[in-house]
Amino acid sequence: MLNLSVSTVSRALKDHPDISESTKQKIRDLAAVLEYEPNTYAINLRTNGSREFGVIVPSVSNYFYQSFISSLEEEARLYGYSLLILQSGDDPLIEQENLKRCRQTRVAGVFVAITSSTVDLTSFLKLTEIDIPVIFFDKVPSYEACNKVCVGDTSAAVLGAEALVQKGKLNILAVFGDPRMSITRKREEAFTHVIEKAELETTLTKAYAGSFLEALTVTEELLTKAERPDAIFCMSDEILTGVMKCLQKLNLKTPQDIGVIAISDGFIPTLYYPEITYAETSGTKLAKLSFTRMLSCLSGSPFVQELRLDSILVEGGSL
Amino acid sequence: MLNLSVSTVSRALKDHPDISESTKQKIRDLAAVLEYEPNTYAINLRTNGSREFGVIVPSVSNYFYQSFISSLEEEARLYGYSLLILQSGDDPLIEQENLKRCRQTRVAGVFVAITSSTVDLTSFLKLTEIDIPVIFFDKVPSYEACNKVCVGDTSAAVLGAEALVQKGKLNILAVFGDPRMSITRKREEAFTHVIEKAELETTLTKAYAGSFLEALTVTEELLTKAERPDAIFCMSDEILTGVMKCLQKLNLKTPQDIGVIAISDGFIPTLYYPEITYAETSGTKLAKLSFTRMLSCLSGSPFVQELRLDSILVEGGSL
DNA sequence: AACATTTCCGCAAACGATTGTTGTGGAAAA
DNA sequence: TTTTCCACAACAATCGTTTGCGGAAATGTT
Repeated sequence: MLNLSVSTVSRALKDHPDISESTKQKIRDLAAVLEYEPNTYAINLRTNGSREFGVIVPSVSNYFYQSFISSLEEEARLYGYSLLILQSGDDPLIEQENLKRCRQTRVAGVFVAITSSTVDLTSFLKLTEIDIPVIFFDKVPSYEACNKVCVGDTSAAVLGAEALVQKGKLNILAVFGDPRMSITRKREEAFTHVIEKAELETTLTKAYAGSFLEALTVTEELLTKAERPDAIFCMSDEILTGVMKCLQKLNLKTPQDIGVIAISDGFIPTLYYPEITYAETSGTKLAKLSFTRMLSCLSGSPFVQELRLDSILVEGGSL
Repeated sequence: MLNLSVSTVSRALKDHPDISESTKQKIRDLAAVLEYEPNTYAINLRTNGSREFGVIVPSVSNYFYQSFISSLEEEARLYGYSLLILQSGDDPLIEQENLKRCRQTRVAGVFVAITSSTVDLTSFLKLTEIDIPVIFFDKVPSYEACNKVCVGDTSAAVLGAEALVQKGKLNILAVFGDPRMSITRKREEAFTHVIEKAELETTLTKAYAGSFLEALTVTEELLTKAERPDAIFCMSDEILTGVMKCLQKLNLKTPQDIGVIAISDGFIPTLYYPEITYAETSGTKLAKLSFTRMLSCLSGSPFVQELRLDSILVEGGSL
């Protein structure tokens, strides 16, 4: 319409010095009128990159990933990125498919919380090789040479244990998650260590629950026995909800009848009265940290590192 | 490497009859060895379309959208689509930005739950014009000519009210959400209508709460007065959590001291003992319905329609 | 007036995949 | 021997944008 070549238009729209101001203005005006919008497909093809990140989680309807994704999206938006959400359903096969999808889609980078049974990391590493940074978060593999960002499992468990010791709780029930997960082992180890180091006459009962329901039943079983514990430690939000339902069922009040402390993102604890005391593992903070790490990977930082987020104790009234 | 042209390779990989079987096999083999993967950017450019849907919600960390997104992702995956998640933060300006992003990214379609203050629909309609279907879900505009999929607000509220009437509750406290939202008005209207139509000597107290916290305080205020209600109706999960926390605080038991019924997606009610009776508004079902609608839009169905999901009553033990 | 230097813009070649058209052998039919 | 036909594969254009290079006109310099 202006009798100008495509290249001139392209340059004008990018404010290239080669184009005269008058031409630029004409082009800009017409572009506005025509509501011109550059074709992202073509740009992607030419630049061989997109403004999208892949996010692979076991499930988005999870206490923790929800807040992680929410924060990550906000952060990404500020930098002009979007999030491609993929769920693995905690199935390594689907996880592989999703990873493939990320490769095909050629996302700018991938954030992933692996499934509890992921063992083969080769396809993750393959992504890194073709310059797609992979940031593992929360559920991270034990393999060394990869970027990991996770909450301080040790730190949180230690905080929880110390709070219990300090309150003088001597008969403690600790409910952990699936014992096959490394996160469970780490938290259990740290927790146990602190309790033992205190050198008190503490009775520590450990239980494991793979689900909300299991947490409920296993807790009920242990609480109806003689010698009721005077405090319960819950490794996660999922466990906490199970335990709390059990307490309601048995009509036990916190903190009078029994103390409760958890490791949590912070939402679930506020649902109860009094609010549950918890060691915070913030999805929000983790998201910000992960994003920062991703940006530095994209800008070429070759350093592979493991970042840990220290947790803090948030006092409710349940202990 | 095989001394073959690009076009031959392309055809071979698509099993085109023009290519001899021997050549095809050689190409397939080499492709496998080289781990060839077609460039999605180029395909998108050529076909002028992508296998991604945009999803715009006020926030992913919401009781309802969480399960919606989770189901939608599963459904999308089966059809080879992915989800681009965008949050509006309940801000119409950011919603516009996100919409623009969808246009630029040229997604195959958009699912959107509008903010409570969205009034201008022109940019949504503009998407439809350029053949990007827009499916409004849950929070839908009142404008007629668009595709809407939502839970039956009326249906759910009616179910709740009927259950209360049937249980012989005569002093009812109904807690609703922000009165400015159309969803609140619809539910309130339907609920009130059923109660009044029953022609009993029912005392109906209505309260409004814009947040979890407000629900807690307003309920507490009303419950500590003389003539305590014998049942509480909660319009949403958010209200329910506030009300339940209040009941814990006042040490009131359900159903002995007071009955509780809610409209909910179904997750929150299971956290309590006994589980809360609720009229279901399933995010999962809504997602499946929305996706089906999207598919038919993509296959060219020009029909614009409003779909409503009837809800069912799920009996807990709280009434 | 002759030459040097800007200024401004177009040409063409990428990016990778697809597809209508064309070309080239060889075998079968005339 | 010549013609016809088929099987197979290459050519070239296309999607929309970017960018190195070159060229023409305008301006500046002796």
